[in-house]
Amino acid sequence: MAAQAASSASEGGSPAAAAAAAAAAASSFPATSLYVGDLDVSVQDAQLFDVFAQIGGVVSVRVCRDVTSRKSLGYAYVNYNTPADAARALEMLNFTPINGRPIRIMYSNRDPSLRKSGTANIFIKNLDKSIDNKALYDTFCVFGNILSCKVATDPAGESKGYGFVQYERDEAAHAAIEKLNGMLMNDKKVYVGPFVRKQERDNSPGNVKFNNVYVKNLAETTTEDDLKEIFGKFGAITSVVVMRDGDGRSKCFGFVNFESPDEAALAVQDLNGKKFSDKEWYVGRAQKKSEREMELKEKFEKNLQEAADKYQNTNLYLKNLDDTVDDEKLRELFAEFGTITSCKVLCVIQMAQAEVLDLLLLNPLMMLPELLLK
DNA sequence: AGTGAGCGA
Repeated sequence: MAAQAASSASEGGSPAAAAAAAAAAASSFPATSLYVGDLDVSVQDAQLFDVFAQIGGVVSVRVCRDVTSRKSLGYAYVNYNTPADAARALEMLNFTPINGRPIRIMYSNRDPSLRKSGTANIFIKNLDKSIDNKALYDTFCVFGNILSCKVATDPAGESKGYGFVQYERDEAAHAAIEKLNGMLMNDKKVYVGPFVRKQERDNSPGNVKFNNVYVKNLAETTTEDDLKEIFGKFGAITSVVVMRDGDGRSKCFGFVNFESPDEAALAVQDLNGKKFSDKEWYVGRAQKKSEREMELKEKFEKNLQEAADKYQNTNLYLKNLDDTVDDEKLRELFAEFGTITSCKVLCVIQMAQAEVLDLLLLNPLMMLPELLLK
């Protein structure tokens, strides 16, 4: 099947190659440049070259890496001499495992708008375990040009029974949903529907009921009466407050409690992102203090982990320094060993806990010495 | 039941 597709592609006749070439022409990127994603971090340029050079004349191969840690970012670019070779590589090598992990190939497209729009992106569940990437691709490609497609798998490579297909065009996605939702695939009735991010699903109207609305980025002059007037048109309000400091100055956020959750939801939907007195309001469901703290903690831990990964093995921690050692002296001492990206002698600072939390959210690395001591 | 990741450092 793949071989047949490849031979017709080399004659320039395969539907996928034609569609890809059309896509390339439409968005003016060369159809010789491939994006290769889902790479195992151990995959290197040379190995990738060996795989792709089997198909045709490879101009260049590059695994993208983090600037500081040089760790693989899990994707690469492969450039071919001719669009025909690139099309053939896409058809023949897509989903080929390298170092145990199936690669995912797409045409390179520097414009991220199609990818992030999530339009024409569909979700498939209740897939039989025997359905792999290729089978999914073959089933769904009849509706239009596929940009990206994959069956979710566990680390061992076993199907998790669901997957994703992103088409180039909305029409293709609609047709696939229309024709395949509820159909049998390998004797299992599959669900095919639009892809909806988990977060958007959780927040979908009616999913979570709430009465209390949080509003931030208020102008300093905005009062409870202003909020009453603006929020009041969505329904009956039981309480409204603008939070203030000891001197009565607005902290520029507040809460509006509605009698009905439906009206609270309406207010959020309508007012979030609107501008008042030149300030763009954030309006959303009010979280409990514990919820908010949990969210901040997760955010912080994620930032910290990212920073730690990025600077893994590049950051030195020195202690027991003499008082006379300053930034300059440290830099002189270490300069001969390589390029120094930053160099700092720290002192002990006492701060309120809330301020520390804010600071750390911005700059997780500040925390590292403390964490190491724990 | 389970709703990714993602573009040339």
